[in-house]
Amino acid sequence: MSTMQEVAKKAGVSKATVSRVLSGKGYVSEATKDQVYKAIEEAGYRPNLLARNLATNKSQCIGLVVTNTLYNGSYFSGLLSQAAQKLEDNGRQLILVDGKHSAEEEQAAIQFLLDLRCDAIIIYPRFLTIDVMDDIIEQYKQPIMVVNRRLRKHQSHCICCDHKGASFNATKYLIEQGHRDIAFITGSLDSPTAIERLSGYKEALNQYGITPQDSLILKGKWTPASGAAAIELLLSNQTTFSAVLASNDDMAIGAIKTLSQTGIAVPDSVSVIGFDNIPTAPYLHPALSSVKDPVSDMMNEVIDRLISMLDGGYLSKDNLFTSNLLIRESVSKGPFWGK
Amino acid sequence: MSTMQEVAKKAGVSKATVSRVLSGKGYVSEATKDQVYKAIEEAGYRPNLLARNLATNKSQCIGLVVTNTLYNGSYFSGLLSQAAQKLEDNGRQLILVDGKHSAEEEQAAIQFLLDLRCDAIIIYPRFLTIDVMDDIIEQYKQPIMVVNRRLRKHQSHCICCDHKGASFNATKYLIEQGHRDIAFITGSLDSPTAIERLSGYKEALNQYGITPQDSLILKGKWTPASGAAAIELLLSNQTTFSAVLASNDDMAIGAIKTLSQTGIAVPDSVSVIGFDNIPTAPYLHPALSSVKDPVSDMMNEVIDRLISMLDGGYLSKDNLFTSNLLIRESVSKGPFWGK
DNA sequence: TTGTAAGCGTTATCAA
DNA sequence: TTGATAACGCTTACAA
Repeated sequence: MSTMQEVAKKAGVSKATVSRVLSGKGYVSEATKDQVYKAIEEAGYRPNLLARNLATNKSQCIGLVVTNTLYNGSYFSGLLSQAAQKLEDNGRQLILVDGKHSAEEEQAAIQFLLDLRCDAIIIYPRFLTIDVMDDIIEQYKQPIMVVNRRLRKHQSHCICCDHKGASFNATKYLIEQGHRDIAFITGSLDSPTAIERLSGYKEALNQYGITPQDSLILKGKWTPASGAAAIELLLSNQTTFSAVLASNDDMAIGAIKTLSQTGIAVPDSVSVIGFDNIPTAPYLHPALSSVKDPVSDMMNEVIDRLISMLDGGYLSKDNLFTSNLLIRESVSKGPFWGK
Repeated sequence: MSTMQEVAKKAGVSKATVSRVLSGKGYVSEATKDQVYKAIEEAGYRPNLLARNLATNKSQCIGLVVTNTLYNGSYFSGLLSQAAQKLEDNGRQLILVDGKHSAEEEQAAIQFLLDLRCDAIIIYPRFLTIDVMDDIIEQYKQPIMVVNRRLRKHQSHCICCDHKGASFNATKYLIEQGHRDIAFITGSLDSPTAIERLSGYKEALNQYGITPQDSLILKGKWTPASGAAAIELLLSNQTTFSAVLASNDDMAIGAIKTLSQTGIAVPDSVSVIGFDNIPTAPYLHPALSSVKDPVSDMMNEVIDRLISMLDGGYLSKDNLFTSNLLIRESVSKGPFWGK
């Protein structure tokens, strides 16, 4: 692969001039410009991004850390391409790094991106605690944004949404439909999102004078299989229920599958609602209703802020994000299908 | 961020020694090692990967080019995380770049990875023609592998599978079940995979003395919506059919949705088979049967070859891949569900 | 076992 | 309008 030096030689100019032509900065006569372009063409020259990044101390890359349990599924894929597109429109590249299955690995992923000298980092955390993230943000000068967690110290560096409220509303909706025995399938309980959704459910029940029943609260793991297992448990215990609220669509799908196989009509005998509203949701099962999760909105917001910060020059971190936590209220119920 | 120089100073040694400690190459006494480690700790030092990559002319990164229409969906996501994991187990990172919606953009994606000095590149092409790819492979010294296309010149640089045969077998299966009016929903016809699947269908019909009917061949676009539209067209034309073979699961799902809404029982009145066997397939619809697509096997194979090449040292490109095209015969039919 | 110094391919600051 | 030349932070002969 030819270097800038070779191009310079071919064009009969210096490296510096070639660099100027390429960057468009500084004055270069039209004549030499032409020569340089011709030389570039001839040499099949391509700039070495590593060298450029090293020299400029910029990479034009934004890192994203996500655990693969999240991006390995229909939930995250749309988000990903949307984020990548948005960044590219701004002349940047998205680098995705797997946060894997532990806080340590999530941290390692962040470190890797830092080591790569990414211009900024977006974290969609799964295991990392708020305190650790607050520390990390303090430690590095690269802007780091956290999605879907409420940080304590650096509130301007995070964006999250009201999972509890969304869950509350979904439960309320079911109650208003006349349901009183509403089963709830939780997500993995080491996830704040799962906790918030559970508490929204409980709060709604309480508010309507219904005592939450332990027997109606099933521990799931976000997977269709765990949703199916939850329903099986319910049935084998002969617990009465007329509605199911699952903490995500995947579990709702698993739940519906088991119900259908057992000959229980959805939604005629049992109503099922999930969360996240994954893109294929409308096709997944005619009886699945879902509460939208605004991750894609959040991601857009994060990228906007990041870009305006990076492009905006030397804004101080603390002043940049004047708006507070972005809370979105987002319960959009899909229709019950198939009647 | 502190540099190696600073660490060296702190430890009272030279940069070179620090480098040796870090890389584990060359002799360093235990005593100085300890000092260096202490200094690293104290300084909170982290190596600058850009600088290292520039110096070594290696990035430990493997690039993957995929069009977002592919990775934005349940089809590719599993594959992605699997590939990333496999590479990481080998101390490498996967960089995913969007091939977008045209041959030019796919080429640009490849260029970007080349410019980043990725150690190797994997292309899952959508628009790029075989000839262009053959040219590119010739042009660069980085190993470039192509998945799901049969190259002309550099057969050792590609891995593909027998879509036609799989489609043939699926059609044959339906015929053997007694179906004669089998509708076929194609994928986008600018895709070789779509063409191959269509020709497998036709060939099977011909072999069993059934003349392919134009009215039974519907043009789809890989999306659930286009699958649904295809069935609507069929119904509005009052074309007779007792089975549907859709060129991928997404379209099959769309097809099933329309059939169900119209009150046509699947699979009692109409059998539906899709392709690709996406992970959620078993949960998508009880009546969906699917033919497995071996992409994940192919991807594994590609990575294995790439790694063995990169690690193996100075093997010449031409001699490395002694095995020929990897053709996998892979028709694993799921059971018809729900009876 | 360690240090010196020459790269790696750019950018960017000065002079000219 | 251009050319030297010093960074950028690391690796790696080659010497010592």
